[in-house]
Amino acid sequence: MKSVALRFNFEFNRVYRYGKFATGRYLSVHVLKRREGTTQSGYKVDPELRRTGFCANKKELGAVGRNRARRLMRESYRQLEDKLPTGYDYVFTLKAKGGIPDFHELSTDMGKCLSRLDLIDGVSV
RNA sequence: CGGGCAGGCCGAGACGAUCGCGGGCGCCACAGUACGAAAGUACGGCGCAUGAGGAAAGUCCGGGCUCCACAGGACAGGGUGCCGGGCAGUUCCCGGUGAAGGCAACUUUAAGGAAAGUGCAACAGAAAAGAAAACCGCCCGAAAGGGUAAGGAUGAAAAGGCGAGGUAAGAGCUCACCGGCGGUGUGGAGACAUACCGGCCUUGUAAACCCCAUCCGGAGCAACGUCGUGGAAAGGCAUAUCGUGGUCCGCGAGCCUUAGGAGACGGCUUGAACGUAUUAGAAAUAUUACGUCUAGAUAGAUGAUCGUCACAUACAGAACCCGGCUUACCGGUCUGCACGGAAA
RNA sequence: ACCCUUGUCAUUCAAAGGUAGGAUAGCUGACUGUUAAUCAGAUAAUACAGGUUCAACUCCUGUCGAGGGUG
Repeated sequence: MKSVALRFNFEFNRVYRYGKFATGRYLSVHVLKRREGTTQSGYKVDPELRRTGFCANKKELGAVGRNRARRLMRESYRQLEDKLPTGYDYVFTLKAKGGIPDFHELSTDMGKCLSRLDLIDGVSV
């Protein structure tokens, strides 16, 4: 087990406020390196863990569209997961203007964003 | 054949391969982590079957379930409103009656009471509600004035309609028919239908107040129940122990209880369930028999790639659970009916 | 997921069954050497769809949108 989901609003806010971000054509990525001893529900978070959150705007997409967006982003993340460093919190947000993109376009877009943040080698994507 | 009417069924397009996700069951402890001497257990590994809808939606009704409140009655407030049946129950469903629309099939219908009472009916119009009223008209009259509701004019609506008699002119003033009201008879379970008789009969609005009949306690799974570490809260115990201190009080630590914020677990899926047959019924529906188990997540599980077929793929995602209603929707398909045309 | 409130000119408030009305902003004209202020004028709205009524912003029903609350 390498990844676990972000749960609470303050965790997302922490990533948005203190983390770095990059914006692509279809999505934006926020990343924060967790400090030592970060807790979740009273328990210490394993520093070898990656934590992720996948977001979509409720005003632009219905429940079906949001599920679709999360699935596409989760699948893209799954293929890139082993190359990403551990101990970080990631938040991916889909920009739904103009509809939900194709999987391949979304996947390459995610790779570009992550390489721009120097978290991944841009060559392999 | 054409354009219609009504009803039913299906609907993440289907199949295969590789990787991946949720809960369930079985096996494993071989690999990794933790506790263990080990066995084993948790996170795990492997395998198997399984995994969103007809509307899951809107939250408009009705329930189940949970907590709170509760002697009994009345008022207030709110819902419903033709008749009969169905249902756990309903603002639902089925059948019927009346009314409106359509050539028809058929559709729509909050459809009790206006003679219990109150209100309102703008503008226009003589008059908008006590059988009241006279602007034009008609008649009588020299005039003043009177008679008159047929006709005109106003209006959404003008005091039953229409024809004949009658008259100075007219008028239910009289009569036939029609409409309405009341009574009686007949048919029907009833709403009602129909026949006869009667007197001559004051509009609309109750989705205005109201009257009559009938029903209704409140909140909602973020309900509610159990547990609740570190740190923080309240009360008590004991100073027997430790720290501070020469000693006591005190303070801190300690022990117990309460409460319970974060959080965890339960509630969480077998139910007025579904399928097939049978019997009763005009139908909704009900009875009986057999069979089936069919998501339970907790930031929220169905995706990606490739191949073949089809190529148009809509609306759209369970969140405590059911029964209805309403709304959104690419299409496919089946059944029945009426009208028009053609042919026989 | 559940519960509640609300919808009228571009903005902000009225009208509560009978001609949708102000104020601000914008437009046109007048006044002025010019602008402001002032005066006059026109434009502009009942979220949408049905129903009740002679007549609906108002009453009833259903959609759509906006806002808020509950861990």
